[in-house]
This record gives sequence, C-alpha cells and structure tokens, in this order.
Amino acid sequence: MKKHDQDFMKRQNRLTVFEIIKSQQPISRAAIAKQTGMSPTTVSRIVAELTEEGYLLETEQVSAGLGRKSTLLAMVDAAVLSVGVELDRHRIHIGIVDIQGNVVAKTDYARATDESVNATLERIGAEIDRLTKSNEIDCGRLIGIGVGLPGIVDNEKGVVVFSVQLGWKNVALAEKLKAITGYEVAIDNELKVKALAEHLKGAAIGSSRTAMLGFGNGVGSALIVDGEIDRGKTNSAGEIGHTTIDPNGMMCDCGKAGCLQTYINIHSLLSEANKIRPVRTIEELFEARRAGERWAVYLVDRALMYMAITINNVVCMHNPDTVIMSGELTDKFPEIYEEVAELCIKRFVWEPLRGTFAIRPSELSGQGVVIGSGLMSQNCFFALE
Amino acid sequence: MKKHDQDFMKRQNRLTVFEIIKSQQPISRAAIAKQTGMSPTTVSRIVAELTEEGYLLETEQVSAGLGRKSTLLAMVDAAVLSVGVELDRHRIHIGIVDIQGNVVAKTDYARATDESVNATLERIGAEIDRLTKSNEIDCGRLIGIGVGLPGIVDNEKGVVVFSVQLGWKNVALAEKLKAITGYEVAIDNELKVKALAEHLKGAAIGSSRTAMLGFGNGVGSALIVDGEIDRGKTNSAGEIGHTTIDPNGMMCDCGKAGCLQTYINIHSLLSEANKIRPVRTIEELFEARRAGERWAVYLVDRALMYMAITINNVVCMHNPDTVIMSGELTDKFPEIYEEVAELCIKRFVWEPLRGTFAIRPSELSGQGVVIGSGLMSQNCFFALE
DNA sequence: TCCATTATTTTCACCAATGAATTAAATAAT
DNA sequence: ATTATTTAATTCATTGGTGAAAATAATGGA
Repeated sequence: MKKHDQDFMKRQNRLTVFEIIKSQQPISRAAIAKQTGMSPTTVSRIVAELTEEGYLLETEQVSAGLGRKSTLLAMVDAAVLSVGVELDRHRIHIGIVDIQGNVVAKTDYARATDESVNATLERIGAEIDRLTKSNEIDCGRLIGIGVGLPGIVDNEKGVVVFSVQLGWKNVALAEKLKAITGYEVAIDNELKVKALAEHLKGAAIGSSRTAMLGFGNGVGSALIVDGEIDRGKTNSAGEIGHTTIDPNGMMCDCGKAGCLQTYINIHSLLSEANKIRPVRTIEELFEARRAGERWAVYLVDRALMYMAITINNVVCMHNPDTVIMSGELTDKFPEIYEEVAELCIKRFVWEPLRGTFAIRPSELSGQGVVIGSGLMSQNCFFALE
Repeated sequence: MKKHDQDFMKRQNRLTVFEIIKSQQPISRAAIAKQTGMSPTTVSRIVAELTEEGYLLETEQVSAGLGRKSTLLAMVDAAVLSVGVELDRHRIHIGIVDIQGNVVAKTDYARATDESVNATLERIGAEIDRLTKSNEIDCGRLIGIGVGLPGIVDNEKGVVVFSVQLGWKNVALAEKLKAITGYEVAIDNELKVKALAEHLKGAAIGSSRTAMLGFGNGVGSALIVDGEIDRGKTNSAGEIGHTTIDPNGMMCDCGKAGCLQTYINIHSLLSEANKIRPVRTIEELFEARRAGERWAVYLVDRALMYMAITINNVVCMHNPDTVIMSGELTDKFPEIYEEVAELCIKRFVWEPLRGTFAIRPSELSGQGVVIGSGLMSQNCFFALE
C-alpha cells in the first residue's frame, strides 16, 4: 500500500493522459477529459506540461460535428528512446526503440558461447555507443536500456538468478551494465518481454490477459495481465518446461521423468530422431515428416499434440483472452500454427472455455525481445519519474 | 487507469491506514506514519475520522523505550459485519463474519438438490433474518452478503455463469438476493473465496502469492496475488479439472480423454472402484487401501500421484510462495497431505523451484467459504465507499 | 448577423497533505 | 529533584493539484 500524496496524484494523472495519447493518438483534450473523468482544466494543464517537455505535439484541427474544432494531440515518437537488447547464447541483437515500439536503428552480432559476463557487457556497451553515433541518436532522449535473456531473472534487483542457456548464476547484470554505459538498465526473461511486446505492438494489442508460449529450445510461458508482466513470487512464473506431462515417460535432463520439454524441445526431438536415423537439423526432421516417413511423423505429431495440450492447460489455469505461439519451432515452421491451434480446440479444450480466447501466431518474432525489452525499460522510467 | 483526485487520494489513504490497523493492531499513530511515509498530521486526522465513525478504538498506552508513550489503536471488531454464505448442492452454511474474519453467529441446513433458485434464495434471506434476530446483531453494522458457490461466477456482474453442480446457468444471483434481503451482495466461486479466507485468516497469512488447490468432487485451483483474487478474463482461471494429463487416458464426463479430474475426482474414483468391487463411499475405498487391497492401493496411489503432479504443475505456472491443499479428500483423509507433499517435492518439483514455496493443509476447511465470502463482501464495501 | 454548440483556457476556491512549531509525556543524566 | 533528551501527538499556516464556473474561441446553421 502506497502513500497517496498530491505529488503521486499528479504523476498518476500525467501518466494516465500520457498513456491514453500514446495508445489512442491522435486525440483531443476534450476526449481525454471525457474518457478519464478529469476536468478539462486538468487535462489542458497536463497537456501543456507534456508539450512543454517535448513529449507531445498538436497536429491538426478536426470538427466532430457541431461546435469548435478539436485540436488533436499526438506523441513525438522520438521524445523517448531506449535500447532493447536480446542477449542469447550465440547471438546478440541490439535496437533503439522509440516510444511507439518502432525500432529506429539496430545491429546484431555473434557471441562466443564461452565469452565472460564482463566481456559480453563491454561489447554491448560499445555496440550501443556505435549504434547511437552512427545513427545520430539524440542521447538526451535515451532514457535507459532493457535486456531480455533466457533464464530466471530478478527484474526488481536486476539480477540474473539462473540461466541454463548462458551458464550464469546470480549475475548482477543491471548494475554492471549501468556501470559500463551510464544508463538505467532493466532486465527480464526474454519470453516475458516478448509477451509484453506482442501485447503492446503485436498480436495481442487490446488484450487484457495475454498468455505467451515459447516453443523452441526449452518450453516456456509468460502472462501479461492488464499490461503488466506477471513474474511470480521468485520470478519463475511460466517455467512450464518442467511441468509433468507423463509420470512414466522419458527422462528429462533435469533428472525427472516426463517433463513437458522432453517432448517438445528441439534438442530432445533431434536426439530422439537420432536414435533412429542420423538427423542434424530440425529442418531435416520436418522434411522427413513431409515425406511421410513414419518415425518423423510420429515424433513431430507427438510434439504438436503436446503443444496443443500445453495451450489447453495454460488456458485452464490462466483463462487468458489471447494465446500467442512463438519460438524457434513456430518461426521456422509457421504451418504448424494452424495445425496445433485446431488440434487444441477440437480435441482438448473444455466446452465452456471454447470461444473465450484466441490463439494467434507471434507477429514480431524476429524483433520481439528487442522491442519488448526496450519498451519495458521505458515503463520503468515512467513509473519512477 | 483511474482518475486521481483529492477525494480518491483521501479514500486511498483512509483505506491504507485502516488495513494497517486491521492487520497489525494494536499499533500507534506514529508507527503507521513511519510505515506509510505519511505525515503524522495526516495519520492523526484519518485516525480521528475513523474513530469518530466507530471503526477504531484507543486501547492502552505503551512505552517504546524513550519518550512519550504511544497510544495504541485497535479495530472495533463488530464495527463492520457481513454475512458469508456457502451455497452447495446439498447443504447451505450461513455465518455472520466480523471485520477480523471471526464467525460471530452461524447456522446451516440441508438443501433439496432440485430446489429452485428463487426458493433457495428466499430461504437464505429468511435464515439470515432469523440469524441476526436471534443473535441480536446490529444490522446497522451489517454491510453486505457474500456468497461462495461451485462453478464459474462473474463476480463483477454478480452472475452465476455456469455451475454443473447446481445445474444453474446465467443466474443473476446477486441482483436477486439483493432484491430479497436489501443488502449488497457479492458472489464468487467457492474455491476462490476459500483461498481468500486462508490468505487472510488461515494457512497463508502473510503470503503474497497463494495457490489453493481443491480436491474433492471436481478439481480446482485458485490464486491470490497480493491479496487479490485472480479471476481470469472470463472468471474461469483455475479451472484445472479439464487440463489434459494423459491424452490416451480415460474418458471424462466432458467427452474428452485424459482430463485431470478423471483421476482424482471422488466420483470417478468410486466408479472406477465399482468396476472391481461394490464400493459405496470414499471411506470404504480408503479403508480397503489401508487393508492393503491391491486395486484400492492402485487407485488411491494413482490419485495421490496426480495430486502431487497437479501441485507441481501449478507451481511451475504460477510460482506461488504458498500452496494450500483443501477439499473433501484432504478434509476426510488428512493423512494424505504429508504423503502428497513429500511425493510432489521429491519426485516432481524441478530443482530451482524447490524451497521457493511451502505446501500446507487448509486450516479453515469447515468455515473457509463462509469466512472468505463474508470478507470478500467487506472488501467490496471498502473499495466502493 | 446572431445563436446554439462544442473545445479550450482562465480564474479562483477548495481541500488533502505537509512541515514547522508546539504541547505532552516519558526516560536518562546530572 | 532538576534538567536534557527523546518520542508522540496536535495545532496552525502553507502548498499545490484539482474542479467549477466563467470567459474565450471557433464553428455550423437559422
């Protein structure tokens, strides 16, 4: 429970006006007043402030029937910029993201899997520097850096608690990167920020409850409730890779039997396939399936079935209005989306829940993490300031 | 996004002070000021108001070391009363609940399973009337009625969307009961209010993320996040009875194969048992298991295993700090609690999640719904007023 | 032209919260 | 016992955001 003083009240109202303009622009002062219940006085004052500070712009005048025309307001997209970083084992993507989630500049490069934390961060710092300079970014408008990475991440403390993929444990990433770059740094799990990106700019715009599923190397889920990332008590919400799907099933790397990820994971699929025939890539496996080879059909069909089951189980627990499928599997083989969605609804979803949600493919796959982490860091900024 | 004006600010601060006193009483004005960051002036004014209105009481003076003694403040428990109703197929429990969740008066009676909605509500109204009169309850302090029942319930609209157990569909329960009694009525799913009760007064006090599991006739879960019931987009969050646990498994009543509830449900267990030997009650089944009869051991062990799996899966998705086991099965056979909890942690929980949560048996089983629904209706009151 | 209508700005009063100063009541030091 | 110190609570004046009403602006229609 927070103290509510005049200052807090003002900041909240500013934020409200700001968010409305951001999402409904162009919009008039009067419309904002009507929608929020604030007095026109207040809206005008806040708008004047925000304009003064360079966040807003009056665009055209429009007549809404009778009476004086309204003056429409719009965001100055470049008024707030942030950096979004996708930090993966093999590759790093960096982008400059504006207030609307547009990527105004970007770069990416390979990362050596054995590179140290410090070396990785130094390089990121240098690349951000290069990127801002070569694109003549107004660094005065750059308010922070967001980083999305695989693993359990403590957003509040800015610490990577545990990342199997990166091999990191209790790394004070935000602090270190801030020391290097000078910017505020917000970090989070990559699937969670990706979900945020889809909610703000992708396939889940307007959704008040978005469940994101990631099928790739590992299985994960993330939930956005009323625009907020649901992180769980210890930042592990959505770690569904180790939900038990078959207590008598295959052994998982984690030492338990029947973990979900054992049946969907690209890595697992390949190692299962290799018991039958040498298969190097997931593409080969899907090719063999298309060719109708029994073992490939079996393996992939089973994976798709478990994907459908996962969607159903997530829906039962979370009751979302939108489910987004994403990850390496759906990126590489977009045709499976329809198959899984149909299978899920026809075979697994309980009748009363049918029609309460939509299943959609990710729309930002390539840039989701960059956009999401960039926007997340902007949220942190506005929450504080 | 809500409008923040002075009035809102005042109500929020009042609420903050109120909640702190409720949960930390007896406490001094100074301590509240320190904790909230409000000025002593503000706290004093709010306390004066609340005292004036009869909600608070100065108790004793206590010296906290040096300086002037603090005057401790406490709630007047009977200042706010509400009615909690547990509405089940066969039986109805009614209680008068004070602000601390104490049941100050109660009654219960059988309900004919074919009784109409109106007859059921008329009877509830009459019983509430009788209860308040015979216990000399100050009806001026009675601010509302809360009802907990099985099924999908739209709390906001006050409508029972769908209840298999009661055979109701789209019943405007809150409206009807308000028309009969004159009191404000808040309704919700029984497991959800039970979770709220455990959070406020039972096994999950102090938890910021409580997952409640109900194992009985049907399987369900409920989640309390920061003291708020998580209802989902269409009030179906936690409907885990129809999560798919074995795609090639037994048929469920719902027409799908391998639903979780098919393996845990008391009804299912009995019908499975009866394929082998006539068994009338769940007690007989457990008795047979204790006697070491193979088929009974198999059926019950399988149910317990799926209960353990359910806990694991809920933990993976929600990442709670506390998991509460409740329901007819754990009420009747409390010994299974240890067995399930141990099995869950040893066999199913992923290493990084171990130690992040506690599994506890419900502490309010008999009165959870009455207390929870009563307290829920009080929350609604304070949120509005 | 004048009037009704709607949008925006200006002026001003209101009031919740705050901070400084004060009063109250205790303990510690002398 | 007396004084200094510490903490609690109250009193009073100030601050600042908001809302209400009036003023101003701009438009379409009679």
